Formats: sequence, C-alpha cells, structure tokens
Amino acid sequence: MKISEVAARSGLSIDTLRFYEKIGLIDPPPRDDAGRRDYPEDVLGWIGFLDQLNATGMKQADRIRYARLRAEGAETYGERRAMLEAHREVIAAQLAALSETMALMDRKVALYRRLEQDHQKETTDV
Amino acid sequence: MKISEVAARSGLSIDTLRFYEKIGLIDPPPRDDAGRRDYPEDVLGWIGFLDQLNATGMKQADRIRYARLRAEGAETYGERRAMLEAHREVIAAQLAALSETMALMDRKVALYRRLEQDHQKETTDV
DNA sequence: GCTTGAGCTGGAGTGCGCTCCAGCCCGTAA
DNA sequence: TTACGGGCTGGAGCGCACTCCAGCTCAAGC
Repeated sequence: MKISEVAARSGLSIDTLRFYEKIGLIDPPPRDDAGRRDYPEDVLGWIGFLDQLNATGMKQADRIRYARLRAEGAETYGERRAMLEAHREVIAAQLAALSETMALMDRKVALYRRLEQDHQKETTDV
Repeated sequence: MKISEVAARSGLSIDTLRFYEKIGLIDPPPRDDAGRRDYPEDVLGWIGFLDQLNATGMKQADRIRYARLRAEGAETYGERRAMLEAHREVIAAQLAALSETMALMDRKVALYRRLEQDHQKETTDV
C-alpha cells in the first residue's frame, strides 16, 4: 500500500506517517524498486490502536515505548500488559472527570435557561 | 488573597495566574497599596471551572471567549449557554470514545494474560 | 522524450500553553 | 538599617507533536 493510500485510509497525513516512522511508532515498511514505501495492510490496525491511545491521552514517549516492546516480541508481554493496565486506570479517572463535567454543563445550561427567561421578562416589562 | 495563596489553593502556578490574567481568562484583581494583586475569594471557583473546561479539552481561545462573554453580563446568557451546550456534545463524544478504549484495554489485557501463560508453558516445558 | 506528479530526504518552522528569567520595588524582621 | 523574601514587569525560552519546505529521483502518460 502506498503512503498516500495509508494516509487517506488512516486519517494521518503523509508527513505524520513519515514522522511516526522516524520516531519509532511505525515499523519502517519495505520499499518498492523505486525506493518508495510499500506498507502492509495491517499497519492500519496498528495506527488505529495508536490513535486510540493518543485520543485517551497517552504521551508520545509511552506510545513509542509500547511500540518498541511490541517489536521485541513475546518476552515483553508482561511489560505491555502492565502499560495497558496503567493506562486503563488513567482512562477510568478521565471517565470520572468527564461525567462530572458533563453534569456540570447540564446544571449550568439549565441555570442559563432560567437566567435568560428572567432577563427577557425584565427587559420586556415596562 | 495574595497570589501565592491563590496558586497554592488552585493548583496553578504563580506564573500561570499572571499569564491567565494577561490573556483575559482571569479578571485583573485589585491591587494593595504596594501594587500587589489582591484576589477576591471567588476567583477560586472560577479557576476551578476553567480547569474543568481545560481538562475536557476546551481550547484556550474558547475559554477566553467564554470569559469575555461572562464579563459582558446578562446580555450574553444565550451565547454562553450555546457554548456550554456545544461543549456538552464534545464531552459526550469523548465519553463514548473513552468507554470504547477502556473496553479495548480490558480485552488486550486479557489477551496478554493468556499469551503470557502460553509463553510461560512454552519456555518451561522441556 | 518530455512533462507531470508522487514520493524521497534532512532539516527548519509552527502553534499551543505555559515557564523561566533579569532586574526592579517594597514591607517586615533581626 | 540592612538583609531577605515575595511580588512586579516585559520579554525570552521551552516541550510537545506535528507540519512545511527545498531540492532531488523516478515512473508513467501523452
């Protein structure tokens, strides 16, 4: 798969794909005769997973660490599991914070509705 | 309240407090005779709210916009409500994404547990 | 066989959100 | 009365995660 296709299907830009390769997030793909990258299909799954880690606040350095462990194979199952378990806790904390803020938004929206009504009345009463 | 106390109680650094004032996120507080900032108590509530918007991904520019609307008073209730309603939707989307990733973490952790056991067996069997 | 366009490299630049610094003033305590 | 600590200002610097650029190669279509 050419880099432009990976970009289109993954949502990452071409520059970002090359950047991710440079920092070790994506394995350097094989090259065609002209020296151009030719990605395996399954890179899309890996990119999707990276996106999810990213979207849930995992830092670049940790994603790189996970990618490196993954490349090392079966010897690192334990470490990888520990990383995911730790990240699970981070996500749990985020979920709690988000629910709380969501509830706050609802209370504030309701408050503003009341304030708007009162203000309306006040400015239309003569 | 002195800036050092606001910093201690809000969790923001002194530099960040002055920075927030500069960009319009916090109202310039009155000064004491020596020209030092003397914050009202209620700034803590406002900072807490800003933190929640921040932690749920609202951008600086939007927080500034909200702060400016707030300073304009009752005329902006509608706009403020609209902003919070929009942010509510952003949070809802984040909650969905986080739950999904949380479930993925659980599946992957379970997978790694199995892989670790298999790997253990494989390397201790003779 | 020439043009077009996709891809390549190494390195510089960007935007965000702070964070740090030099050099100053001022009020309190020894 | 002098030393110290906290606060002040304007402006520079930083870390992160990209994003853009110049200048090159190469393959394919007209």
